[in-house]
Amino acid sequence: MNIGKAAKITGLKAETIRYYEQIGLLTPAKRSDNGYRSYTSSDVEQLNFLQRSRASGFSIEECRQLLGLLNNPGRQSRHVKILVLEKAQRITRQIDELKLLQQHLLELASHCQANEAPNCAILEKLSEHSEGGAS
Amino acid sequence: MNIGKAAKITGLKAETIRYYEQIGLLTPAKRSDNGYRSYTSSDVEQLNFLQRSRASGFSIEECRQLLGLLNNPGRQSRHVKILVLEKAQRITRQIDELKLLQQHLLELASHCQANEAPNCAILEKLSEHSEGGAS
DNA sequence: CTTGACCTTATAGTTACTCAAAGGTTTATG
DNA sequence: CATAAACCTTTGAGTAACTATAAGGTCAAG
Repeated sequence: MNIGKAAKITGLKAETIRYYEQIGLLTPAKRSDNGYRSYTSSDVEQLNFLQRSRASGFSIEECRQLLGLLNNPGRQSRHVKILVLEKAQRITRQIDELKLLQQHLLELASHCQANEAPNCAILEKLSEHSEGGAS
Repeated sequence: MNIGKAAKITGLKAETIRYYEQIGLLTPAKRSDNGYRSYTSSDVEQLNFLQRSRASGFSIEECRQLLGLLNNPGRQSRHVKILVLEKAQRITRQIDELKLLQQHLLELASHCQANEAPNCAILEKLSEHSEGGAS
């Protein structure tokens, strides 16, 4: 099948598939006589795997590793689990950072009177001179 | 003062300051006779404001709006608060998405036996044929 | 035989910087 | 005074992961 159909089946865009090929995430698809990329059902499986992995939050480089494991019959499942749990930890950290930011923003907002006057505690906080008391 | 000192004071990198000028986030600094950028203490205040705004999670475009309000004596504080609360909402959404992802990853991982064998529930889930049962 | 839907490549744009190259200036040191 | 270190300048490329555009070739239908 051509790239358009493979795209429709996997939920990826044709451009994205070409991009994955370009960066070496996928082995280049075989070409038909007219030069069109031609995809087998096993190619489509790899594309599906990538679509799901990306949707699961893995970066391209992480997907490269996952794909490496998928295509390595000698893999050990514990290696896969490690990748996933490490990813989960990074996401936990990201969530924690966002929560801090969130608190900070609500803190800022809480002091603003939100009226028609120009004076605003938010702008003041963001402008604040950071003069550490010297001597 | 030169850019290096302004950078040190504000915690921004000199390159970042030049970048902000380049994209029009800052009005171009005045130049000394030798062509070096020269910063006044009021310039430094703007830089500080930007540093704090960025550290508070605002994007460059959001900073542009905040700076616009800061420099507009006719502003209304409620406009500022709206910006901040909308940002907080976007962050809430981001956190929720990450939590979902997190659950999904832990779900995936929970079925993997994590041993020396190659079969892995994670890879299976990510490869899964999405065959809707047709008649 | 032409229209429309495909496909191809190459290039630029997105976000927010960061780094490196190649060169001019200023300050410190001997 | 010479020169080396530490500044400053601009320009362009690199990062992540696409997305969109242009300019063009191919194919199926009417």
